Amino acid sequence: MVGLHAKVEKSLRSQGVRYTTNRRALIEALENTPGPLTVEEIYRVTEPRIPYSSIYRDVRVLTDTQVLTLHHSADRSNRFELAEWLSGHHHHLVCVACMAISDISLAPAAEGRLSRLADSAAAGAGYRVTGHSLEIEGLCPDCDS
Amino acid sequence: MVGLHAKVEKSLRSQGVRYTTNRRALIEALENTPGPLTVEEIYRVTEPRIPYSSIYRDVRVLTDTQVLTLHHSADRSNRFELAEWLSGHHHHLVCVACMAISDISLAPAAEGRLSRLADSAAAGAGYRVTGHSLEIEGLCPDCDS
DNA sequence: AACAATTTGATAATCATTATCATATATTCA
DNA sequence: TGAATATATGATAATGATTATCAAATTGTT
Repeated sequence: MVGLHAKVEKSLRSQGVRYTTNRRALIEALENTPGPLTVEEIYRVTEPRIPYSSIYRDVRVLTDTQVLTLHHSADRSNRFELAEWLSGHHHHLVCVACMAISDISLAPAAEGRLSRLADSAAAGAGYRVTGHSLEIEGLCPDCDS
Repeated sequence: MVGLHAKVEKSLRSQGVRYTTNRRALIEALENTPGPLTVEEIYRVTEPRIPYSSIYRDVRVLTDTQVLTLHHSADRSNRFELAEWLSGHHHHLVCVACMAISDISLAPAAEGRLSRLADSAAAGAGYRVTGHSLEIEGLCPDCDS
């Protein structure tokens, strides 16, 4: 089993992009959280501090190189997370009260049903499906009590 | 069968908000398109022209009053659409090539499977589910040829 | 070591969005 | 109907998040 950083480095190298200390720190920050992070959250979590200009540049570079993906949350903020080829296919649980987002994986059987369902719905519209993503809204355990 | 505008007006009135000519024009613009629109697209589509300051204010008012909902597309733009209590429950098809978004409804049986699947996945995480939304990515008929 | 390429961080510029406010329009009620 | 009151409009300024710039630093290469 190859480690996350090795995978990222290999992918970046093949695209002529260096895997620097700053970029490694971003990946580590995202690796250690249950859901996507904003630029500001990355800024607060990394140690030592990385200037905003560098974080903005790096999340963009990492998104352009398919290492990260961008998500938008209901509070209108932009959040980044590891691309699925690094973190595994997953969906999102969004708390409608506190807006927290957490990753969730479906059981294989459920994932299979979801894929077939998406395929047949899209086929009706003439689309060739390349992926899907389910967002489940609800009250998280904290906000529900 | 009550018309769309009557529903919107009633809802807004009950919240002390007026259903003006500008706001009606926004609703009409959104009613006549297959997917969500950006502020700029609304600006171009409405006749006579409504200034940006008014469109921005109105989409915000209409979103705050639950008449519209905000969506984010992969090209990082914000798009507005009629809330589901006005347009009906639906999901989105996103073309990964041209970024167009169109609404899609699932067959009742498929929608039922999706709901159950979302419920049981979320239950495992202690969430109480209030809704769900599926985004299907693929190539639209135009981009696929 | 010398050279070339890329990255960094400070700062300035840009762009989408929101706030301000005087004027206009609609609603209420005496 | 006609004040009086409340809300909406549109021009403009202000804000905030993101991107661009560029000299200095770092990394990779001959």
